[in-house]
This record gives sequence, C-alpha cells and structure tokens, in this order.
Amino acid sequence: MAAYDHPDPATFELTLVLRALADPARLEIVRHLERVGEANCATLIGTRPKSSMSHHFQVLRDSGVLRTRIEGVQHRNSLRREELDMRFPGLLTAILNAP
Amino acid sequence: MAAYDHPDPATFELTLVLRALADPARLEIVRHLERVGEANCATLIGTRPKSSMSHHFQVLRDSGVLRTRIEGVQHRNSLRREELDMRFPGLLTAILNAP
DNA sequence: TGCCTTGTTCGATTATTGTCGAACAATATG
DNA sequence: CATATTGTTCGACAATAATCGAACAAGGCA
Repeated sequence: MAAYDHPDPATFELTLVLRALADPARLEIVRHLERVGEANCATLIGTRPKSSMSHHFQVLRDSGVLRTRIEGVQHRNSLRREELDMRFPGLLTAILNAP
Repeated sequence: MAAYDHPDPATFELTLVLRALADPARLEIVRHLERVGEANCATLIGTRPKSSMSHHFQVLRDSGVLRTRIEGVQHRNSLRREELDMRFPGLLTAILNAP
C-alpha cells in the first residue's frame, strides 16, 4: 500500500474542516484520537461497517484533521493538532472542549 | 409576523452549529454580521435569490448562531456571540479569525 | 384602499453525502 | 503457499441538503 496524500497546512480549507467535523461519527473518531493519541481503524469501528469507517477517515484526512501512517497492515491515525492550530488557532481545542 | 423561535443556549448542539457554519454562503453571512453588528436580510443578498437566503438564515437561527429581531417589515439579524461563547468557548472566535 | 417593500413558505429539482455489501489489495503468519 | 487480518475501492441506493421560482403574508405609506 502506498502512503496517503496529506494536504499541506497552508491549503487547509475552513469549510472543509468544519464539514469534516460536522458529523457525529467523525466527531467521535476525533474525540477518541484525542484521548488515545493514535489508533488504527479497526479499534474505532463500533457498529459501523469497515467501508463506512474508511469513508469517514478519508474525509478527515482530506480536510487535514488527521494523518494516517501505515505500519505493516495497520493504518495508524492521529490528529494533526499542531498543523491545525497553526492554520486555525483555537479551533480544534474549542471543538474538543465543547459539550 | 410572529417573533421567531430561538433555541436556548443550553440546547445548542455542536454538530448543528458546525453544519451551519460549514457552508460558504452562511460563513459569509456570519463574517458580515461580525463586521456590521446587525443587518437585515436584504442587505446580505448578493446574487442569491431571497428564498435561498431565507433558508440560510433559518439554518443559522435554528442552530443558535444568530438571532432575528423583527422591526416593522425588516428582520434584523445579529450574532449570538455571548451565548455561543458561553456554550462553546472560543469556537466562534476561532472561526471568525480563520483565513 | 392600493401598492410597495421585506421576507417567508411551498414545491419541485438537483446536488451532495452517507451507508453498506462485495470484491479486491497488501501484509503477515502458520 | 495457504490463510487470516486490515483496510480500500467500487457501485448502488438512501437520505439529506441546497437552489430557486412563484405565491403568499405583513407592515408601511401615499
């Protein structure tokens, strides 16, 4: 498997990031990643099928919210916190702290 | 015309607010309101028809982002900044400051 | 009253997104 | 090599949301 494309922070688009985070499943993924730091897709699948999760990860990745590192057969995801903070200061923090 | 229903800040939902702001037209409305404080719908209509704008205002109103005050035949809109800040500290500021 | 202004509502259409099974690809492991 | 594990891709369908014209409602004013 080839490595993923991750957008450059300078090209992060606010509306893309907001759209990515405006979904309950994806917000759950992001909150989980904040707690555990890094996680592969499988550990994040609740009741949803793999293909749905794969889709959500792609949306999050394409918007710049998370990065995916491939290690063997596993895809390890983590938040792009610093990069997001640099481009949109305070945004991710506000969202993660929100009720 | 009867007054609008505005949700109570305690019931603001993060995903609703993010969805409301994850649209270019609505983000534009919000940015404009930040500049001018209060504005009626007509002054915010660019090229879009009235019915589309009315829809966007409703989405913003229902999520708690703005309030609409009726004065005669005009509907004056303004951001619910304090209420949003109370429920989601830093969120609106981060979004308004974003590039 | 008649008319103009402001904005909503309705209904239809289109566009965008989410969902999910099935097939596939890549890697590890027996 | 055969098989299990991890996740993607494809395609079809469903659900949600945006767009916009036309008709309507309410208020102000001549």
